Amino acid sequence: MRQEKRERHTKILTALSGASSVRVAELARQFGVSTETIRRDFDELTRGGQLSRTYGGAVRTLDSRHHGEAERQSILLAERQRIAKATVDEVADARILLIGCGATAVQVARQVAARLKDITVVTHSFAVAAAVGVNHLVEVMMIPGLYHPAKASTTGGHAIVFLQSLYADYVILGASGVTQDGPGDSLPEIAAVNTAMMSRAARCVIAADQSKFNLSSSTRYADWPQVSTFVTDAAPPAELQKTLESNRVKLLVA
Amino acid sequence: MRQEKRERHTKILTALSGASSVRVAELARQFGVSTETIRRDFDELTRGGQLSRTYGGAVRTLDSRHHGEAERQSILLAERQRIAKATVDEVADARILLIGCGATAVQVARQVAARLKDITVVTHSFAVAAAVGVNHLVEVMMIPGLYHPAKASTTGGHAIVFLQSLYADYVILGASGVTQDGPGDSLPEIAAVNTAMMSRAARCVIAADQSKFNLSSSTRYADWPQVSTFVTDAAPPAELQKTLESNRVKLLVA
DNA sequence: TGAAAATTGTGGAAATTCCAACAATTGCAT
DNA sequence: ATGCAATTGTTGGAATTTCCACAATTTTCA
Repeated sequence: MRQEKRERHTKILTALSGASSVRVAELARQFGVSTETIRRDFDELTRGGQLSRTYGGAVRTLDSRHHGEAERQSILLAERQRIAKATVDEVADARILLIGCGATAVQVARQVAARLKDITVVTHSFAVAAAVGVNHLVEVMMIPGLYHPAKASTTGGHAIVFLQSLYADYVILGASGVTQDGPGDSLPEIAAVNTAMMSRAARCVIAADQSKFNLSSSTRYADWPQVSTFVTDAAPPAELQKTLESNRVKLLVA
Repeated sequence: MRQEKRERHTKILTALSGASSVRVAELARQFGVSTETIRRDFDELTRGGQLSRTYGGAVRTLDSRHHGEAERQSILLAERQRIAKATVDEVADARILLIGCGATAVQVARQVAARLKDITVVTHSFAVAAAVGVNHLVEVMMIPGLYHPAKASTTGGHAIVFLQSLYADYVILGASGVTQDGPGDSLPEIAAVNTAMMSRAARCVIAADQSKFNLSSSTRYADWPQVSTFVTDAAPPAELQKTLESNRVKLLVA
């Protein structure tokens, strides 16, 4: 049965929520499958961003709930905040704002909550909704869809259909990789929603820190001609910068 | 020098806060010491409870504070869990399940994630979505709408319109008050969504602990004839029990 | 200073994991 | 039914880790 693989996957995740790490050999014995199968399961779940491998096993990827993540992100927190401020400056005249998901998007959401009012924010990210929600002068609209655990956001057909029926002044999106071809996300489901968002907004702002430069291990969700502004925290590589210019993308280095 | 060991220990912990796992060989190379030394460092830090070993490396021990937080959410946790278990028993044959918001609903969501599969859960609560989302065999559909900060859930016209277009086998709702007139919620926006949910499900299960009995400071969102089952943790007052009987509401005391 | 204690390095055998290629099996569609 | 694609098992060799005993070095303190 094809179902068995998915069952194993959830069992792995379940085991991982009860222990800080699991081992290939242990799970293979426990599930009655070969170690290679577990190894392959790990590969898939790694691609999905749900766990990360160790030698001989795997550990849960730290989601936002975990303390360590906050610490890890705090390394880039200052950069993200600078990026977020510049981004919000750029869209300060918006009345309807689409915001994607990701750590940078959350910082943008915080800035929006702190500085804007009389505005409607539409998002598919739980974290963004919660961050903007603290300001009662900002209306937050949640996009429907299938819940995506790795990113705590909604995806899929419902999300895309919902987006078709609305208009926004700006869309602000993060990226897990930015190449000369365009910005991308590691998860195809998220990339699809991003694409749909872009089609509904008059202008598009991409916000990503320098660590994303030339990271292509991701699904591209837009081409540069569709992007109005790219906000980052350091000068991009020459070729990328050239591509931006030739596509008339406004570059903001915060 | 004795200092070097402690330095290494802090460096190990630092490295561990920047990555989800570290490897013996890697650290040995990085610190310029033998792998045995790193191994012994790991042993000590493990005894101190600061990390836990994996084959070939180590990971940070999960912060028990985080787990405790959700548990500490209420003294009524045990009761809520009993109620949740009985509730899930009641809807175990469902293929599409609507779940409302609130602390009890979250416990139900946990039970669903732990025990059911091949099912679709539709909800407007962030917490419920996150709780069910850990099980990848359960599809979680998020309802759109205006974000309601107090309950971390969606409300309003978009939510209600969205609900009109779907069908569910069961709807499970909490309540902030349960009177002879019916279950109610303290927030009108939530009550409206609850009402809409009820109209789309074949059967309705209300789950509420005894502290909600005869609490009428709320907006009633349903009449008893619409309710199939009422799950609670103690025998309700005589009059309420009588009302349930006369409306053929199945009473479950967990 | 000198000896005990703590710390670290070394070396080799045993156990474990990884990887890649290939075979067997299962589910699904034409 | 037949063929294709996806999933899983198997195998063997290379690479890595572990474990243990013992030696070398440094620290402590009497």
